[in-house]
Amino acid sequence: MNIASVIVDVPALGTDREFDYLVPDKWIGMIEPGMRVAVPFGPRTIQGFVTGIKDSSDFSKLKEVKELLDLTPVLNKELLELGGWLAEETLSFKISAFHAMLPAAMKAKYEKSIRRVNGEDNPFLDDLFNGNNEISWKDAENKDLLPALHTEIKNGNAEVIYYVKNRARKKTINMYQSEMAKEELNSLLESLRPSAEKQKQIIEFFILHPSEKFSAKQLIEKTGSSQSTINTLIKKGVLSVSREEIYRDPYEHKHFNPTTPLPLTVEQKAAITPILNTIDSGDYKTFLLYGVTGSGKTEIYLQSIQNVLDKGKEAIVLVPEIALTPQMVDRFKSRFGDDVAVLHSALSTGERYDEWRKVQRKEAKVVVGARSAIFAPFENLGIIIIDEEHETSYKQEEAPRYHARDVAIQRAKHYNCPVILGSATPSLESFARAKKEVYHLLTLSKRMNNQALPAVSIVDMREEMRGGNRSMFSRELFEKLEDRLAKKEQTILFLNRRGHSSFMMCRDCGYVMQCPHCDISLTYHRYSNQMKCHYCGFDTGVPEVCPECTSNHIRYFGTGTQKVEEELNKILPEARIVRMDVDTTGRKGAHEKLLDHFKSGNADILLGTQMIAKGLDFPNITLVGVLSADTMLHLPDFRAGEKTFQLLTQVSGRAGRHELLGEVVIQTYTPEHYSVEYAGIQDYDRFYRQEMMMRKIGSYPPFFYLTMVTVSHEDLIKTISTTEKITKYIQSRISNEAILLGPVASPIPRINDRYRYQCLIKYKQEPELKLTLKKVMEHYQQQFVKEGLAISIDVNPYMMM
DNA sequence: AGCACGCCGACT
DNA sequence: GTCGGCGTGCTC
Repeated sequence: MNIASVIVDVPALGTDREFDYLVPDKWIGMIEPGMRVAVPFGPRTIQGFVTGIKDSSDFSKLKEVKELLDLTPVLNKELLELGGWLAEETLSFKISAFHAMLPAAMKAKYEKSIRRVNGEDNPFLDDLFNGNNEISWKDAENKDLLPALHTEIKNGNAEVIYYVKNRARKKTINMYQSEMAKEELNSLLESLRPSAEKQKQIIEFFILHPSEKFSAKQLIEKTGSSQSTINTLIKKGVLSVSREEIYRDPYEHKHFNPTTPLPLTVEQKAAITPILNTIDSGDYKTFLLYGVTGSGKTEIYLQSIQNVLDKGKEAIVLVPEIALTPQMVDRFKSRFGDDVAVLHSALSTGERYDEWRKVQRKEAKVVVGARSAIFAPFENLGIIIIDEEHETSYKQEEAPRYHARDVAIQRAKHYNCPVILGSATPSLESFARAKKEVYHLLTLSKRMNNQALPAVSIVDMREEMRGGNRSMFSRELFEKLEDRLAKKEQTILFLNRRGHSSFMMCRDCGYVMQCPHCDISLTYHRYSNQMKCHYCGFDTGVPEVCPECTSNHIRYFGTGTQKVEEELNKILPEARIVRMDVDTTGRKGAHEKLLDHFKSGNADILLGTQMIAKGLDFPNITLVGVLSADTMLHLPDFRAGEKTFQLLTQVSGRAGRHELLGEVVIQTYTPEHYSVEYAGIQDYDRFYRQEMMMRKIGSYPPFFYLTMVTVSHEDLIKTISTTEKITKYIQSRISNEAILLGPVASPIPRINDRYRYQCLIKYKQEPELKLTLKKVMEHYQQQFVKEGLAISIDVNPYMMM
């Protein structure tokens, strides 16, 4: 057993397979599948994942494993298999799948340097290396020494060394202890000058705590001394220093009040019983927990997890990134304390790595996190919970393009444990599966405090226009805003950012400023006073006159949050407004601060985008206004109606969650659209039936599966012709049941100077499709690298752009 | 993805 | 005659 199969860190078609390496004697028995290694690959050294250990190979000229990068596997057997499955399902490379499963800190960092090998009496080399033995590639490049060094490499006087470095840094701190005996310390005390008060205190402290280790912080706290006193005692040889690894704890300064399980309502009991039974019997089962906002889904999660923990098993809770607010984390930390690890994108690389390691070392039993937390390295999973199941952020939009829900089910099947999908507005796919009894449906139809759902009124903004109101606030919304201000109650104003970003338009000739690299209009950013492209990052100044007709009637259109704020200030000058958008929440912790500010009653109106739609639960909110409900209804996306319904329902649920009754005002230009209408009367079932009909007519999920192939290239003709060829090839290899659309230009036909064409495959059962798509990839492989063609395949896409 | 090997043009 | 352009093919 001295040969290791390795998946190397090269995401390419030709290298997407195992390479075999000899294991040096010193590591035989130590090296295990799931460990990272550094291996020679061609002329360089790169990272790889060991996937297997065997005692023979078909390849005769094996090289040796160069370095062992882990002492314990970072991927257990289950996760290794899951990685293979993931690559297969999403048509991506195994190495990409492995990386997606681990914190970014595990990704290798490569460094090159040039080392001198001989020629001791060579002054030229001395000069070149500046008297050292080695020079980093970067330095050599900066100092323009590469050509000279290249010659020396050829001459055999120097060689290139490849380093594989770990990005992961374990944080360490200094720990102090005294190795002196009690008597020694005592006599030292006597000998000190009386004024050396601080030193004496530390020495006395160590007499009381012999051979114990303390951090500087602890010592300063307990003895009232300072770092300089500690340093003095080190100099004197009284104290010694050692490094000790610590975890970066993002919640270090937070106190969590412990909570105990709450009594459940009749409905909750009925819902949790089948879950607990499944946990007890040790079966796989997926539940769809369909519960209106405020019906107590979280308490069901918490008590199910408690049950799992009591059995010595572990739990994963997924929450959409945007909803991973301190409020949500609090609930889990308060119930399960240090058993909880939190994984989300706001953590630094180091913090994420530490939280991940807590799981790996079995120091945490519950993981609460965003999408990628589905890969938490547990080995005895007892339950997986996906809250807000319908959220599109569970789909990863880069390779591997996986959906966390699919991964959850795959893992749950392996561990024979339940999956709970929770939502007040389930995705059509999930609800359809529940109806077909693929998932087990659990319903919570009542709010916990039996509070009535808020009264919703839908305002037709076209009527307002006809009535002469050209402001962005309808009369009804304005009156209600005034009323809340008078009553000192709070309001949330919700603006859908998509399709609402402000763009520049000339009022005379209708010119709209476009990105020169993408077919999309530029967005006006008031903060930096610039026009920016949201796709490629291009930015430019704001024009004073129209570039087309030189008219100076050029101004920005659309209603950004800033503009709404300005108008609010005009019409309700006394209102205190908190605005939440990318501009005001950019800095770390800003999000939380703004919310606290609002919560504590220091503001009357919370104005914001998507991010305020989720999870907020403040007692004093009695009015929710949606400024325009239909902005995303017109996006080229078959889920537009579903997303609109979900969002409107979601925001409405923010009002009147406690004693005070809530009201919701939805402003729209299309009140007749069923998504708006049914969100208004909060009727999911009718929405579901209507939307299912639309999906059936359009042959969309859940009736059909989708796979999208997108081709991009700098040259339009090349893009079209390649997409055409690919489409024809696919057409020839699918059944008559399948529908093939395309080639057509993508909804955004050009990004970053690359044209984009796509074809969409709709199918019910096409077992050969994966193979066909693989063949497409292989066939165009050479062309891709050679001509800069790019192809992306998205199985079950969520972004149709 | 890198990197080396290899075969054709413009320079000392 | 060489330096160097990037096409081609491989990496255990």
